[in-house]
Formats: sequence, structure tokens, C-alpha cells
Amino acid sequence: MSERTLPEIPTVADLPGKVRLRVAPSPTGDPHVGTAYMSLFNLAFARQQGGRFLLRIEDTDRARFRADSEQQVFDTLEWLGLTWDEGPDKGGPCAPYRQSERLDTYRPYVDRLLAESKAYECWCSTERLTQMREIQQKTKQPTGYDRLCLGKTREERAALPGFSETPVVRMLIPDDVELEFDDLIRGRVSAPRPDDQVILKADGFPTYHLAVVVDDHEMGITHVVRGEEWISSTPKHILLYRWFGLEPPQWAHMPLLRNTDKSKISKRKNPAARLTWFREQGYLPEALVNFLALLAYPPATNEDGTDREVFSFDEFSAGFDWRKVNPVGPIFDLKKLDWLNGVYIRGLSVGELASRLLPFLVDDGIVGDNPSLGELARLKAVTALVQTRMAHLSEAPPLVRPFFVPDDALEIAEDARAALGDNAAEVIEAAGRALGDIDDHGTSVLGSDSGWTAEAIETALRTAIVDGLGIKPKFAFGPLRTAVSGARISPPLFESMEILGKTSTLNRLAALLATL
RNA sequence: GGCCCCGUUGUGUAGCGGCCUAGCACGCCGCCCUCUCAAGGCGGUAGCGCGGGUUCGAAUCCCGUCGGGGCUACCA
Repeated sequence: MSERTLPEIPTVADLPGKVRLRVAPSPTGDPHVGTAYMSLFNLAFARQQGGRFLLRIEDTDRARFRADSEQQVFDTLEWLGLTWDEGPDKGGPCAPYRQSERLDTYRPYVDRLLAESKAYECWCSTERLTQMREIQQKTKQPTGYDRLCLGKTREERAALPGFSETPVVRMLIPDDVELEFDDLIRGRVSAPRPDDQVILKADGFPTYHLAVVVDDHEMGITHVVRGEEWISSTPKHILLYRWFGLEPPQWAHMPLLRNTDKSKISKRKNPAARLTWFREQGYLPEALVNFLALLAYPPATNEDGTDREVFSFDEFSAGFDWRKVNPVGPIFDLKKLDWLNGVYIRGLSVGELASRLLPFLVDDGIVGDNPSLGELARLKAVTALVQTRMAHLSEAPPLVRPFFVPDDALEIAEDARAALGDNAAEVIEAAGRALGDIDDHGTSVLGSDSGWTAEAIETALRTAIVDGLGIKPKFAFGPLRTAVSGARISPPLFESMEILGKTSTLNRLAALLATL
């Protein structure tokens, strides 16, 4: 290739947004919690600066590609409210946003490097490379490509062993490659000297290193925010920017989320590394986002000196500063998330909570797909009782179930039955009599002025059992709780009875009594 | 092995030479409230990896050491 035909490196036209950031997940399986973590910090800064946030799918690895993964990435990030301005599904001025659809854009960059002898073809077989590495490690030499193919024509190389028909293209790393760069989080950082990294694979796909530089440039990315694991390859990326005559973006290498054993968080060791897991477990997306914003990042301080640990994305974004990011990789410990989730659950209106509970109840067959108005009203009443009793939405079914099963289908748990004292029958009989005297006929349409209220129930029961029989409250109400809910632990008893209604309540008391 | 990043209670963090007998939150423990369980209120437990310096003074600065992590792929 002659000088005259050197491929042109496209210059970036005016793109929207003062700053442009991106998250670039690979569709290789269940979306990773790290993707959400990176998205959160990218987005916080983009929004604060009035910039743009893009989603780019890095599907250059055909071997690990999973077809349904991309949609899951969209769904989970959408669920978390970490939404993007440009992406494969939304389009944008830099479309396409899938690397597999951008193969043509990488070619001129590779050709140019080849033409300028900054890159070279390599025909070494995978076997030869593996063997080479093994020897290097065994002899305690630094690993890296030995440049066997450098300066050789295809014919010359073919005469040597370990030859492969389809060549790759490698960068020719110069001796004076820059090894230091400025990082928004860490300040001046130095990185290892790279070896002759492959930039174009035998299948014609670029590797991450080439694709990320080309795409970040063509998409006008101003700040590259990614995991710490990329620090060591940053010199390669900077070199590519230099070779193409481009100004590198600003870098921010975030700490890595860790498993309990401090290793990089992995789906293998930690179920919570899977983003879909959180939805299954009944975590609220706003709680997860809040939690993620607390990892490796300090909360704001309240007037009284305590930390402001509960906050919205907008608040986080408004005060965001790269310099506050802690470079230490935080252990992904769910305890605080569980607490936060409870805080958010309690902060929801009863109606909102009830509708978020619905999918979990439907899944467990407690209510049908199309609940009736009556069922929904009952659910709302029950929700008010269980709201302070859950850390996860998934804990609702066992608490709610007793309110939706027919009286004769209520199961009495073993431990609850075992806990019944000798006077259980006596207590239940007294309760039945006392409750039977309460008039539950309201005069209004909804029966809202009925005498069957938690307050009236409590008064009747206390009078009959606590005062009448001289039994302490704790023991007086245990058997009744078991009769009504089938369990030792339940939502408040009197309110539960009110919701169930007089008939159901008496039925359940009688049913348990009959088995004693 | 090589190179790089990092090191404050169990976890997340504050601290950026004296305000630190190291603060806050979660967790844990106890007490209160109470019909169970929660929620809520009050109190308690526990930490600067280690060793040298520098300095009147170090969690804060320097060096070393130890420890953890990452990268070292035609994976991202």
C-alpha cells in the first residue's frame, strides 16, 4: 500500500452533549452487577454535566456470545432506571451501537497501521503461542509475543513450524511507549509495558483494544469510565490514539466489586453478581441503585453530623465528584442493602407496595392473574400490616397467604401447634364466645361502620381472656394467632381478624379447637 | 514468575500533621416499647496490617516489609 492511499481516520462531527460517556457490556450471559455499577457512575457524571450516556454492545467475542443476553442488559438497566440516550435499541447519531455491526469501520484503521508498519501480520498458531507462553513462564521470563512473524512475508513464515493459514494483526509496541497516564480517581498512574497485542483476530473481528479505541473516538466519548482491571491495558489504548493522531479521552478506573474472599466479584462465586438475581429476591431497584452509590463512595453528611445514606439518583448525581471515589475495591456485602431495601419498602405508599407485591403473590399462586376488586382491597389492607415486616418483597407470600386461603384449607404449622399450651382450648373457647357477641353488620354499603374492628376485637378479647381468665396477654393471644394464621409469627392479630371478618375468624377458631 | 493497583472496627465509609481518648451507617449484643415478628427509641461491642524513619506532634508524610487484588488471551 502506497502513501497516497493511506486510509483516512474519520474526524468526529459535532455530537450532542458537553461530555459523552458510555457503558459497554458484552452480551456473554446474565447481566453483571458490575455493569450496573459502572453505568451508575457514568450516568451520574453525564447527567451532572448535562452530557450524554450511551450504551454500546461489545459483541466481538463470538465464542462467548449469548443471543438473549443483550435484551437482558436492556431490561435490567431499564429496571434500575439507569437509562441511556443512545444505544442499539434507541439509535443515535453514531449508530450502529453494536460492534458486530461495525466491522467495516475498523478495517481502515487496521490498514493504516499496517501501511505505516505500526502493526504486522502474525501467522503463529494457537498451539505455538500456548507453548511459547508455557516456556516463558517455566523459565520465569516475562510473557509476551516473541515477534517471530515480524518482518516476514507469508512465504517466509510458512516455512517455519507453528504456521496458521489465517493471520491476525498485531500492534508493534515501540520501545518508548507511554506507560503513565492521568486518572480522574487515582491521579498519575503507571501501567505495565504491553506486548504485541492482537488487534484484529483471525475471524476478522477486532479485539476489544482496537474496537474500544475506534468506537470511543467515533462516538465522541470524552470520559472512559471502566473497571480497574483495564489499567494494565490503557497504555495500548493510548498508543492507538497517538498512532491515529487522536486526543485520548479522560480516564477513570473504578475499583472492582469483590466477593467475600476479596476476589473480583464473579457469578460463579456470588449469586448477587447476577443482576436478575436482585429482582428475583425482591429487591427494589431504587434500593439497589442507592446501595451501589454507597460502594467506594462516601455519603453526604447531614446537619447533625450523621451520614445521609438514603438518597436518590438525582441527589447522588448532583454532588458527584470523581475525586471522592475510593480506589479500594469494596466487598459486595448485602447487609446494608437489606436494610436499605426495608427503608425503601417502608417509604412506599401502601397502594404502591401492594402493586409491587402482586407479581410475587401471583407467582406463588396466592392470587390469580386477574385479581378481583375485593381481593385487591384485601391485599391493600394486608399490605399495610406487613409493610414493616419485610426486608424483601419475596418475604410477602408466607405472610399474605393466610388471608387468601379458604378457612378449611389453612394449614397449621408444626411448630405453631407444638407451642400451644395446656389452656389453648380454654382460651379459644372464650375467644369464640367474646367475638361472637360483636355485631359485624354495618349499615353502609361497604360495611365500614361495622362493629367488627380491631379495636373492638382487642377490647372483647382482653376483657374475656386477660381479665376474665387471668391469662397474661402473651399467652392469651398465642393460640388465637395460630388458629387465625396457622403460624407462630404473623401480622398483628386483631387487625388480621378484622380483615378476615367475623365469619372466617370464628371458623378458624373452631377448626383449631376441633383438633385439640 | 513479571508488571501494576490497593491496605481505617465484621461490612461500607469519614479523616487529608495537632480539633482523634479515631466520627457516621449497616451488622451484632443488650434494654425499652409490645398480642408474635418486625418497625421505632436508647445504649453497647469492635479498627488505623507490621517495622523503621521525618516531626515538638502521624491514621494522616517518606522508606521498607507483609498482606490482598488485577493484568499477564485471536475474553471482555
